[in-house]
This record gives sequence, C-alpha cells and structure tokens, in this order.
Amino acid sequence: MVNRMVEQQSDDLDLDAIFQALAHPIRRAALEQVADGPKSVSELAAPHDVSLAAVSKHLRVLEDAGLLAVEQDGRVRRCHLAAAPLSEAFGWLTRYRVFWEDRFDALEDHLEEDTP
Amino acid sequence: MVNRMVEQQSDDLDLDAIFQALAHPIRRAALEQVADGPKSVSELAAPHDVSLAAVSKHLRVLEDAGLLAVEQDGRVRRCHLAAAPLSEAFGWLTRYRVFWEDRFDALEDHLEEDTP
DNA sequence: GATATATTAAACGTTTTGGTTAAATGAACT
DNA sequence: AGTTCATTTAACCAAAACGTTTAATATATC
Repeated sequence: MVNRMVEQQSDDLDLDAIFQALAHPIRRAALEQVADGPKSVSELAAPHDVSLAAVSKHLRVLEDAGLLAVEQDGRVRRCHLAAAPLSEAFGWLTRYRVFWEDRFDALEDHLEEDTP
Repeated sequence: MVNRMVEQQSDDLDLDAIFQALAHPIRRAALEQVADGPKSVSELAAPHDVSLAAVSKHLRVLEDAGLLAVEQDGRVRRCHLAAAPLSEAFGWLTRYRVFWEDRFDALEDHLEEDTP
C-alpha cells in the first residue's frame, strides 16, 4: 500500500515531465523527426521558425524527460529517440481508453477492474 | 496533402492543450476522480492540499482542453469526465508504440508504414 | 595557427502557470 | 429577509516557460 503510493508518486514526477515535454509542438515535432532516425541539433532546428538556441532548449526538455538520448559525435550531437518513457504516458491514458471507445462496456470494465 | 497539414495543425492546438492539461498531478488526479463518476468541485478539491480556488483553476484548464464537462446542478457544479480528447493524445502516442515494444520490428513497421 | 562550424551558456524580457487571500455571486435553507 | 454553502473572480506574487541576442566552448578544416 505504502509501496504503491511511493511508486505512484515517482511515476507522477515522470508523468509531469513527460506530458509537459509533449505539450509543445516543436518538441513533438522533434520526436517525430528523430523517429525517422538520429538527427543533429541543427537538423532538428531547421524546420522550425525559432532560433537554434530555442530549439536547443526544447531538446534539453526532451532529454530531461528521458525522451531523447544524445550522443556526442565530434562536434555534432546525434539525437535519437528514447521512446520507453512514452509507454508510461501511454499506460496512463490506457486506463481511460474504455471511456471513449465503448461507453457502456466502459463502466462495467471499470467497476470490475476496481473491485477484484 | 494540404488537408493533412491543416488537420495536423488544428490537432496540434488540441494536443498542446491536452498534454498541457495532463502535465499536472492535481489535474490528472481530478480526471481519475471523475472517472469514478461525476464529482462536485469541492469533492474534487478535498484530497488535494491546495485552496479551492486553485483547484477551480485546474478544473478550468481541464475544461478548456475538453477533458471535463461541467453541468450546473443547483449551486453545485457536477464535473464529469469527457474522455474523447484523450483519444487524440493516445493516437499520437500510438505511433511510437512500436519503438518501445519491439525495437527490431519497430524499424520495419515504421519504414513500411511510411512508404506505402 | 587561424577560421569556420555546431552547439550551449548567459543575460535578458515577456507571458504563462500555479498558488495565495479576500471579495463577489448565486442558489438553498430557516 | 438574512444566512449559509458552493464556486468563481480579482488582485496579487513567485516561479517557470519560451523566446531573443550576444558570448563562449569545443571540434573540424584550411
């Protein structure tokens, strides 16, 4: 019980950072870009109409959320997708899936699930 | 093609608001609370260690993101879950599912998917 | 060694976020 | 009518987010 609360709390911290990271279009775009393969910071910045420094900061947010893995390669930083934390966000959302998929089954499922 | 870009842009606005709404523990908790059935503002505020006014603002954020539907019932506001927009966030995440589920299949699937 | 390139750091300004307390609104109860 | 209850609004504050421009840093290249 205590265990569960502690676990939830740390998950919360993760989820805060993850959802926050996903809440900006440039950062979501960056994730889409690296999903096509590793990209340098400049490559990631190119499509966006903000300064390179701004993009650099966005990438830091993604990195801090654990969504972007960066590897130094000479003077270039190769950014690649680290998707694992997304599964946490996905997992959180999954609990609500029944609520938009089938409204009637949803209630049943939920009640059963919560009273084992 | 143009259609897709326009669509994506409006989705972006939604996703910004949705992910932003999910990025705070009190707001996520509120959604969990209303998932158990409609709740008044006071009921939603009770478990949290902030003022009622603060919770009221959080609920407004959820409402603006379309995640909370509020219905006036006398002097009480009945808040109930509006899960539909969550499917948008879910949909966005789904594209990355393969990246954390099976790393090798992921690349294949992705490449196939992107080059029909 | 000098210079160009890639990226971050610093300093700064504006807007948004998240919280507070106190007052306002509006429905319900006596 | 007056009071209590549920909730929001207003005014305010501190911190964070997001952007800029101008250093600084470190690696390539000539």
